[in-house]
Amino acid sequence: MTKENSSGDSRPTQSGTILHVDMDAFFVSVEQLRRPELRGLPVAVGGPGSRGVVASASYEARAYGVHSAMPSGQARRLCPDIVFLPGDHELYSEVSGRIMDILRSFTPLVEPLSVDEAFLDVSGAHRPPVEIGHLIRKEVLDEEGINCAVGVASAKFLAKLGSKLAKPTPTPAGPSAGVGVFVVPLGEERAFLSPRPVTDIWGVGPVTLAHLKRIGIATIGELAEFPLERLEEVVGKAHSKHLHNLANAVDPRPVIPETAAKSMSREETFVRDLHTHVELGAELVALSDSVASRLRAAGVAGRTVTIKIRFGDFSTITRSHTLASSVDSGVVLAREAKQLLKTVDVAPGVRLIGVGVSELEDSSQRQLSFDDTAVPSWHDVDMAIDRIRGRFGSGAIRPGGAADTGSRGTSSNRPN
DNA sequence: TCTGGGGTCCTCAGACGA
DNA sequence: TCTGTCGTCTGAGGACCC
Repeated sequence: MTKENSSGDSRPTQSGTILHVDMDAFFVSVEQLRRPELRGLPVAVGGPGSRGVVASASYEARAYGVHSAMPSGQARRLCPDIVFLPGDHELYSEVSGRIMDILRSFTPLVEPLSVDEAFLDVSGAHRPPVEIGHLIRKEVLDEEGINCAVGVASAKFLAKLGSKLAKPTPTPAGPSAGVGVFVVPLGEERAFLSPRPVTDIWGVGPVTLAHLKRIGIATIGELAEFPLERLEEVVGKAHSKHLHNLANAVDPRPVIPETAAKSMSREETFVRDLHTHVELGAELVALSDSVASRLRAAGVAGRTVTIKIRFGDFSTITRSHTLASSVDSGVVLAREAKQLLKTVDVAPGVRLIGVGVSELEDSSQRQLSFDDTAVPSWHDVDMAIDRIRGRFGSGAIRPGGAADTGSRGTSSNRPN
């Protein structure tokens, strides 16, 4: 097993050609760049309200046990001095876009996985993959002031694990520097994986972990040796095959640059539970308008409309309907969403509502529906709304009947 | 204490047509 | 004409990821 440190002084090793690049505490790092006085402090980006969670935590905060997805209240109890920031996702997207451009200067084969991480296939590059890893770290730091970790391996899953191992470790005295670039050498993949916990496998969450524990599997090595037929009985056919392959270091998935989105959605958690169709309908209008606006900006329209409802006891249901033709209009989307809402008893109290659209297609290919035949059509109206928002900002015009109940505002992803 | 938001993929059940 | 089977589509829900 070979680790490379950031000074690049390790012995040369034969490595794979997949790189996984992962930004360190990305949202917090971006915030610390524009507010340098926050450097070295326990900082979290997320919803500070009673129903908020942490989206990103600085290494100083992590030393107290704070981590992403943790309820904000719990984070405050663990670390009373923590500085909570609401988050500015427009800015994070901008920075992310520039970082992705840096990555594309090394290879066109860049597959963004989220705003703060990406896979690269550098099989066609002239430089060795490890050297590219170091150059990427230097360039992202020099150009954007953000630290990142790089994993180098023969497969995606291994490269991702590598970048995780290259990251800094939080300690009470501040983050202890990681190796920066971690290499899983060719031919040593199985030996590398074998002693590691099954939770290191992509796709093993709390439920699958409990299933595996029950049959006595704790390490990846034990999973790799376990008969596939028996594994199928425990976690299902497709999932077991996937896990078994990964445990045996079999991961032929290629790096695919820029895959098209398959669905788009928006959801909202309320400060207090809502109990009436009227209030929830108004929320659906606002969410539908937002989703439709994003659909049009992306030049797509979708056929299947889904609403998601989470009740006060956290139980969650979805209701969906597939239309004859695809939609990208906020008005039409809201109408369908409200129809679906009618089928649900909301009296017990709803803490979250969401609207999503799937079965997306290029909107230039979409068939005209009954709504398009009116003069002016909803499509004409939507295009006019987009033009007004483009000139005067997203708040310049809002759909009639949209919610302004003061019930919302816990979202950690909501830019302020 | 109490659990966000935006996604993807999989499974299962029921309906329906060949 | 009736029945059974198979494949496909749709809807609902679960698990997982960042």
